[in-house]
Amino acid sequence: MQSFETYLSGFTSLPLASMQALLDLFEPVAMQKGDYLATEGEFAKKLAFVESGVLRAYYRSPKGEEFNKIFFVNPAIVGAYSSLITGQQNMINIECLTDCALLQTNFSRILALYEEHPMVERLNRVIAEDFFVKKERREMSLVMNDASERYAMFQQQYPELENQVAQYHIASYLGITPTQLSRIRAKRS
Amino acid sequence: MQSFETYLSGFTSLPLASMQALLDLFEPVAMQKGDYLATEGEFAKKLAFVESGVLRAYYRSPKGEEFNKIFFVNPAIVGAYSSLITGQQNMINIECLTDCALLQTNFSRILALYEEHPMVERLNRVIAEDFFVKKERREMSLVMNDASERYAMFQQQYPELENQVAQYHIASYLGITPTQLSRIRAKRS
DNA sequence: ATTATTTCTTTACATATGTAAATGTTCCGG
DNA sequence: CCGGAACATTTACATATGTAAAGAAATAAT
Repeated sequence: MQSFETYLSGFTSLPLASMQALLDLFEPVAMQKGDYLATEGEFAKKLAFVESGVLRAYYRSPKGEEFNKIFFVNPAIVGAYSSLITGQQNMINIECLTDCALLQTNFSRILALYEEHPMVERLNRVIAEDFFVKKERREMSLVMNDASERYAMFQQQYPELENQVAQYHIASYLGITPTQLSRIRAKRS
Repeated sequence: MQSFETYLSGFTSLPLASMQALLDLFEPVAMQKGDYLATEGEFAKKLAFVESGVLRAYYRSPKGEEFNKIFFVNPAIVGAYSSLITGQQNMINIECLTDCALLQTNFSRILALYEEHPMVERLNRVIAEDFFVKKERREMSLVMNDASERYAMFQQQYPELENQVAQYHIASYLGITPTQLSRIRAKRS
């Protein structure tokens, strides 16, 4: 497992005091399979780091169909990011697919550090940009690659995940039905 | 046409001096159909506001196929955003599909305003967040809606565009072939 | 262990979309 | 005005994917 501190250090270097002040905001939380970190309609408050376990973020269409948007595994920051930064109503759901160990805080507590620790604000900006770039990549792959190629990319990106979550969750992430995923898998042997 | 100043004011209010300092950075540029504002491989520098005309941003796959990512019409900010903020090599191309009137600047000149005009930095953050949220919406629609629905959404979002750009550009934006777009259009009558 | 439930695969058929080629249309330069 | 080039539509066929239902396999509950 990669530690939160190591993960953060990968983005930009922080003064020791700032790093400590930031880490102090987070407390360990044990969540169970099926628990939610965020649900649509509310105003998001929590931000967390994934130490272990698997979570998924998903949209729901007006007809009630679920569409998996992304999976979270260590090391990753998880939260209803759009809602946190805009203050608007949250549109995504974040659910634990396994028992999870998180480090969690209230996003507003991070904002409160900006005055005293400007480098925390910079870290936040860098992370936001990283999110943006990753989102752009996913958008590209949704448009340029067919389901079979996206499946191969998924396997590369989340090597361990295939054995830990239901096939239909992976299918939903790929934008296809479980039936079609089965066919793609069958063709691979 | 919506003015740049009005457009910016919609995001967050700026002190008069800061707004003026920001606006002063931009100079009018007339571009012709076929001109490029950004090309893949380079390190992006320019940021611009669209006063009139139409531009497209597109990716290119390894095989050379083009995939339209987004169109820009007044009022909109246009630029190779990911490359500008990360300083990494640019991956998208931005081409004028018609003659265009832009207000253009070097992105680094905006960064240089941050010290003296902190509200300009905040404006930038708000704009970045807006980009993020819009990208999330597009990602949702790519996953949740079929081509016919996306076509209807396109018509709503860009009411004037259908008569101004080639059908195959619209098809590429929708993620389908011109053939399929023709069929969808035919079914509508 | 045995059953019940959930998940996965398979099958058959329907639909959406792609490819390639032919045909129509529009638009622009001479 | 004409002729060519770019663009749009249509056609025929191939492929990818969806839907629905059945069967198989894995997992959980008793």
